[in-house]
Amino acid sequence: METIATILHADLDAFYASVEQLLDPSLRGKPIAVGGGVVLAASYEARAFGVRGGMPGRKARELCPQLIFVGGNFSHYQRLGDAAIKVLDDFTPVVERISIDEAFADVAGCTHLFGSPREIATAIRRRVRAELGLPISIGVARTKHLAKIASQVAKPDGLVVVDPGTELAFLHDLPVSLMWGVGPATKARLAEIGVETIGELARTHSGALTRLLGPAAGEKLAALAWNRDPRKLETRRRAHSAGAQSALGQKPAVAQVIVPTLLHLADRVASRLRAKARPGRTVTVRVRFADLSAVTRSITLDQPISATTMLAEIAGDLVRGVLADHPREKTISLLAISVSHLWESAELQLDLPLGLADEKRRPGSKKGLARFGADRAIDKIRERFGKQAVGYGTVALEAARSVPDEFRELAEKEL
DNA sequence: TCTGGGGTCCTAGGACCC
DNA sequence: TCTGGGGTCCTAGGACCC
Repeated sequence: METIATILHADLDAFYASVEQLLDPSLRGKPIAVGGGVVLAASYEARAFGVRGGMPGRKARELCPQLIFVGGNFSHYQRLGDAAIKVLDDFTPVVERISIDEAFADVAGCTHLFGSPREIATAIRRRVRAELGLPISIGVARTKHLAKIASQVAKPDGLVVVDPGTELAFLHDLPVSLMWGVGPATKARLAEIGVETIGELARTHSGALTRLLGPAAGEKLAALAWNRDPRKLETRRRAHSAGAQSALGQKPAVAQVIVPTLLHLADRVASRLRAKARPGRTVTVRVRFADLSAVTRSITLDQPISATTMLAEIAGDLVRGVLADHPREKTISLLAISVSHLWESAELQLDLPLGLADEKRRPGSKKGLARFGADRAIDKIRERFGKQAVGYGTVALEAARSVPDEFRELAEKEL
């Protein structure tokens, strides 16, 4: 049976940094970092000095004294990321977007219109460069996993097509760290048994792999190492959870810190849930202590919720439980709230019932309806006047936020 | 010198039901 | 009554990805 490689993985190169260099030509060819306290993205010129995303700004400056920090034109990131995906959409409806700057596309159904996968990939790269001014790398292969690896190999600004006959020859010389699912921990474990390339992984006895990584991960990695990847593109998948977190520096674990922070986080999460009518049943909190160790607590309710104050109260109960179990911890460095088990209802706007869930959970409380009304009022004002128009203003989050809200929103997944 | 923020998936043990 | 097996849900933690 003859098969050809039709899966494309397209990935914009150093995306935020490239956008900044596009908008300000004086930055081109120079080492730049988007962000300030934390490096959100680094240009290739900066990466040559070892600067990486997620790195503290101070460390980045040490590595690269001439590094230029730029503020971040967040609305342009969203616009240009969307525009690049739209170019893919012009060729095929089978597009799975992974993030703001990355997507898979299957062109099996459109080669009769636009030519071979290689020709389509070339055309996509040319259009993104000509119309948007951005470099984009593309990998083409028979499987998602291999296409993704090919695009990594193609960077920066390249195209790599892996023909079916050459798959294992291409794959087996590469380091295991390029594989999807192999991070620092797995890489270190594999190194313990002398496995550093994908080929060495492929030749490793499955029993040894299972002992090392567990049955699921072991079998999955073994399959990927032989380019057996059964995953199809998923064009429309819904989010399974929504959350928000806030790094606090080093703060005392007291109500004056915890309550307003949780209210702020609950507001961020619950307003998103309400906007898409996707309340959720499971509430999870995460508390990180001074030494960066972290603990989670969760509870699954009978009814889904999306009311801000209800969520904040449940989160508060959970956090108090964590602190009660760790009485020696007096300082916290991060709080997070996440809601999962999201309601799958296709309804666009439920008018009432979400507030009523509160009543069910806490019989006798008469606050459910009133809270629902308050949420609705805030949502409506924000719809008309913007997010900053109204909120939980008592939130004394002087927290000079290390990451601007606009950046948070870019990372949010569509619910 | 202690890395931000938004997500997904897997594991393992316990509860509970059939 | 005791024992075994399978399935599902919940919780906590870990690893990973962008």
